[in-house]
Amino acid sequence: MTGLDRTLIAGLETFRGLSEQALDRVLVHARSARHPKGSEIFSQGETAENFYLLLSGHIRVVRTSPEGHQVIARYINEGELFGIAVAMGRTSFPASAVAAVDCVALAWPNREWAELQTLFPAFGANAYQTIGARLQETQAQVMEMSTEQVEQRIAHALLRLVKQAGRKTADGIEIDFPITRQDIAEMTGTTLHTVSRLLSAWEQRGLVRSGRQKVVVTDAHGLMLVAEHRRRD
Amino acid sequence: MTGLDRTLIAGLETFRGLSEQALDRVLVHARSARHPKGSEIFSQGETAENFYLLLSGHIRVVRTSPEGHQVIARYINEGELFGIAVAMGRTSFPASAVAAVDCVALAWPNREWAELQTLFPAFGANAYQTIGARLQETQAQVMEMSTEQVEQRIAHALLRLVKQAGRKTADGIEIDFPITRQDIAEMTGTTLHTVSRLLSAWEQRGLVRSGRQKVVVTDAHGLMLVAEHRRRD
DNA sequence: GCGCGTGTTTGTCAAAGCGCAAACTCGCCT
DNA sequence: AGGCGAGTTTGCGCTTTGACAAACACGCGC
Repeated sequence: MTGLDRTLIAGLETFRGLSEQALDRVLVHARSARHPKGSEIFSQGETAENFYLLLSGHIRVVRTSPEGHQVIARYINEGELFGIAVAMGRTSFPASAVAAVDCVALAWPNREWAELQTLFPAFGANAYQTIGARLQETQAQVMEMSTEQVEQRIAHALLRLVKQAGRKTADGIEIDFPITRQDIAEMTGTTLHTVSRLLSAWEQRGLVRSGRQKVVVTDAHGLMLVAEHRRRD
Repeated sequence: MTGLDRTLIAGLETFRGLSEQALDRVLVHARSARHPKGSEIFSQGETAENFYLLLSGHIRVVRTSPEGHQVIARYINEGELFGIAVAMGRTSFPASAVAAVDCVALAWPNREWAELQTLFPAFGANAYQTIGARLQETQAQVMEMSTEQVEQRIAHALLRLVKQAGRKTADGIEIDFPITRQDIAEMTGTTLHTVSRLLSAWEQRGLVRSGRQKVVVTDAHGLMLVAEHRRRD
């Protein structure tokens, strides 16, 4: 017995509609592990043996091009599945997963995927919904990169981060994990220099406050106007 | 009886592993329709009532931004599923589908999705594999847009088109449907002007021959070098 | 408390590629 | 046959943003 308790995963979107017994069954082959900040949970190109669920923390999913350019494909939040190469019929991971902060994640051997899907159709449906949603998001990102200027893209990226991982503070909403200018650049397809310049400009205008690995959005509405490329009404 | 014959779909990747009886069952609720060149099979934002399979022709999947910018998300080839909003748990189409040439497509009512998936697990698996593959492609596109220059992006796009829909001709490989500079621009996030200039330059260098709504790649290897941003060895 | 490294700011410069504009050229329709 | 319109080519100026460089600052670890 691993000691994993069903309350770990009860209430998660992914397992919605599953009975207590079902949750127990789900956990039978799950293994929990701690991943210190900065460590790789899995690595691009590596053979996929497991799929994962993030219990706590934040994870960066990073793709590296043959020439060494890095792109941050997404951030994984608590409660989300990740590394589900198996669901896409892949045998290797198309990206790496790096812990943005200390994380705890569950891992299941890939063979459990088919198993759980058969036993609990609701689980399969939820999981594929997740993939569908990610396809949508990614296509939206392509759209954004095609049609928007760097300033709008960065504004949109910040707003998305704030929505996904925002934490209210005294003077605004702070992104809940350490994030560098370089990270933001890799999310938006630009350079850390440009990000730095824009954040500085926004700080002047009172839209954000930012520091070392930290961004606080102080005027979300104002930033929204920037994202839509309009001046404040 | 609709007269749809199982040979229409036998041999397609999507239905691999299905028996003849299964194929017959699949077709029971399918309706075949012809879509003249330029017509919309479905429209962005519209409630999704059906999902589709392209029997013949080529389809452009187009997303339009609120500001009216268009982006071509992908081209659908013969034998591929499209408009599978239902598989992603969506109730409306996130993009429009336009016939690039005269097309014939099968349509199933959405309720058949769950049905077929239950009856024929192999069908479900193939379908979700398709979505997974598209997510991969789309993420690769984001990567490309983040790290490559316009010239490389266009070269890559052409090579992809040639691979998906190339037809050998006397002097090279021709893209098998009418495609404008504007279309290529909308695939790569640039302008028709830039595309035109580059195609002209490439024509000088003997890499392509192009004309009105037509592109022939005459030196795929040379174009590959352009795509990788290297001069010919 | 100090030093060092990582992350950030800021400046200058260059150029990719976009916007605008105008001319041109096929094909097709009448 | 001729005209029309969609699609294409090309020129030019200019903005955005990347590249390079250098200085700076914060915070951690010793």
